[in-house]
Amino acid sequence: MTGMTIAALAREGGVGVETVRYYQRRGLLDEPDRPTGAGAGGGIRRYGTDDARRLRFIRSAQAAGFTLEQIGELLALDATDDRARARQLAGERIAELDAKIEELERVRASLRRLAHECGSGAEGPCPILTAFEG
Amino acid sequence: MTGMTIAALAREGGVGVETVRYYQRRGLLDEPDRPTGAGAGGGIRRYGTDDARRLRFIRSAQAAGFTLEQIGELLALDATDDRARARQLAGERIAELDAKIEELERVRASLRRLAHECGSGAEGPCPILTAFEG
DNA sequence: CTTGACTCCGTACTATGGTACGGACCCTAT
DNA sequence: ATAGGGTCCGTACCATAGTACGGAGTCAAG
Repeated sequence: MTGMTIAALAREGGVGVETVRYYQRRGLLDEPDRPTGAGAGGGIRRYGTDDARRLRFIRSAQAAGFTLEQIGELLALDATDDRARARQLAGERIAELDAKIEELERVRASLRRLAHECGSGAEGPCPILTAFEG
Repeated sequence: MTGMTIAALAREGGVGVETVRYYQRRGLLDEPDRPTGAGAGGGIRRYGTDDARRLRFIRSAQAAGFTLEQIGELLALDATDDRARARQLAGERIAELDAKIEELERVRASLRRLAHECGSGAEGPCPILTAFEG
């Protein structure tokens, strides 16, 4: 019998079985037909290299900070090869990253300053705390 | 009758009434006693400048990226004025920020490169998409 | 032909930070 | 005194990305 079981696919992709099933529910991964074997239910689904590739795609795009919804669109683009839309999504994500990085840097700078002030002079209330009281 | 209603407190803090109630459930804000007025239920709670200050503290600390759980600890520190612990929490948060910023910068750099490659040569599949296939 | 591991499926639960709803109650102004 | 708006409270719901559970079915090996 060719193809992986869901556990093998999950192992391949470095995720749990439940996560694969979750991606299926989200429409990011196919649910192959169950082989029409015995009684009522049917048999066990088998997965191929296509599914493994798709799963790797999902994990990589996720590492780049795309949400599962955006990844759904990226997977659709992957089928149609719409470069303009892909560039647009990448551009939007870059803009989000720019904003987020700038915000975190601002927060980090002010926390560093407060921690430094708190470390030097020992009199009075802690500036880290009083900074939040304004 | 002195003191604000919950709506006034919420307005003061720039949050919704439901959010104030949520913070109360989380133990971040006090629930003042209901005045023992009429029949069964009692009257309407009143809030003072202490509550408003506490609410501002929460919002400021939140803007600095602390979780509500961490803010709970910060509020406790605010009462005891434990500078060492405050510095420790700030240090931990700075380390988290360092890691997060670095990660986002890495992702941004690779997305920028991919978007650039996708924009130049027009032959073959989009590199933004193929980059996720490995 | 039974045991044990795995699969399938629906459903419920986790964490985080809220937001919304409905009914009862309170309070103030007209 | 009655209409309205605000408050109180429990509970349920939102998004995001999973994780867990229980029961039934399936499959391969001993």
